[in-house]
Amino acid sequence: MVWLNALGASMPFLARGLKFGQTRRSLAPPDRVCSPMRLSRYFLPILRETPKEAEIVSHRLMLRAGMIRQEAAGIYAWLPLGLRVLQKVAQIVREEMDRAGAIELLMPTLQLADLWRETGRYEAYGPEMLRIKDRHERDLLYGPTNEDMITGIFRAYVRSYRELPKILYHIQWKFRDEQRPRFGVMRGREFLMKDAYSFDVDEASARLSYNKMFVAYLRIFSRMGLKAIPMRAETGPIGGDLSHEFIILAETGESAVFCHADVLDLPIPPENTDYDGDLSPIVHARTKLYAATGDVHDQARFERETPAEKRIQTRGIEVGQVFYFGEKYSKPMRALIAGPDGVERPFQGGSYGVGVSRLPGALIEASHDENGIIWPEAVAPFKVGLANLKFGDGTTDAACAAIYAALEKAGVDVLYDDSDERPGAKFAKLDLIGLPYQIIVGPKGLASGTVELKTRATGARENLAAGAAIARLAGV
RNA sequence: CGGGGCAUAGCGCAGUCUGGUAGCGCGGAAGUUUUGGGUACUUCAGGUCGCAGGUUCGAAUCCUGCUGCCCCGACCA
Repeated sequence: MVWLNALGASMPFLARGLKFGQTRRSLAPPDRVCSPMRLSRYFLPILRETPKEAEIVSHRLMLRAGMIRQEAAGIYAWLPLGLRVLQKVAQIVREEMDRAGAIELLMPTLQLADLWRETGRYEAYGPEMLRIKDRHERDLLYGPTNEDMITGIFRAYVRSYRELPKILYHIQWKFRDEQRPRFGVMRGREFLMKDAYSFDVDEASARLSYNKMFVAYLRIFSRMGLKAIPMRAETGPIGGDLSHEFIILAETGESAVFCHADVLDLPIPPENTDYDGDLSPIVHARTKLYAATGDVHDQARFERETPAEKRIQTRGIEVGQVFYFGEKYSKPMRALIAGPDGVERPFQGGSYGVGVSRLPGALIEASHDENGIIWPEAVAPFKVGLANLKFGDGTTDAACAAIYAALEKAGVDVLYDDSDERPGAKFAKLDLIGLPYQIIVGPKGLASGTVELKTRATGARENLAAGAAIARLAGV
């Protein structure tokens, strides 16, 4: 870590923006804490017209806002603005996984088929698996998931119950050769996913791990400004009650959902939640009320357990799933753990996924209007857009430059539109890309000593002195 | 994987039926104009008409094959 400290010392701007709760390791993938940008130097290909292939609103807006570009069916390049959002989403997931005690690693995208033959999944998996041969004619595959590989890693090193429990996770690209990719990044073939895997010595312990992930998921989606509801899901051959899909409600969602209205208003576990304590009350409060997706929905039970005025029937988007699968992989792969009694048994496993690259799309489905995207602050690519309504005018240029510098100094991510476009075009563009705040600087306002601060979500505008606007944005 | 459709300039489209020297809007460049919600005008640049065969004096247009993409359904994070 010496080199990292040296780097931090020689590059003070890296450390400057560190806020409470951010560790140095969180600098790892998105190594920016604040990086303001001038539009004239940025790469933001806004589309005025909608490409015809985009049917749903999030796909349309992501293309128009220059966030993504399709390279093939279900395969996208993430352009700078989109990448910022993707990284913010990933970072929230990372922080909450770490908080819950999970350990990050990184497994490769390509896997040897032999691993999958051990569990019988190489044959069982259909054409959705992308199969590749290398120059030695060895069978490889582009991983659609990593249970087999993580089990292989785990069994190579861990033999004793004393090293359990453990939860390992990574955030990596996956590939599933969907018959019909659609909805932009919401159902791509290539997708970025956080998948965690828990290792426990018995079922009781596995349930504790399950609860940790369950609670972490509540926090993850809440931090992104989403109301994600855990819903009962198919548990497969294992049975039991330990599988939930996390669904956000959106009219345009892919699946029908049914739930008790009160699940929407349950409190989110706080940041200082003790993950080693008893989490079952939190989980129980969520799971005792009816909530199910269409495929496991039981109308009679729904009506029995939920008063008519509390019944919600709408549509939703799955953004995560938690699943306990016991010995499904550890048994065939002989990943054995010696218990306190000296007897070796397969570990009890679970897996926990979050659709990272799907979330930007889901977030837009949940938060937009006729003018464009409305980003929740936690995942916004920039916090504020600064519009110079008369670029080239000495007074407005100077005012904008001063505001830009002040925001940068305060650690506020700002995108400065320093183009010479007309005001209307700038307003439309800022509304489209959905930054939470806009500072609008023009000659008229400056004549009376004010700039305009607009809140994207509400449309509220306020005229105030530049210093006051900066203070507002630099505050909480 | 069943059903339907599309492929012409960076994007959105017309032209295909009825074969004859490839067009419109937006966007881009230059300029004039305008200046608080996508300003108006002038000029310019930009296309192997998805690919490969075939028919024909001549193919974006007709025929055959292929590829890519989209929509509905089944399936899925």
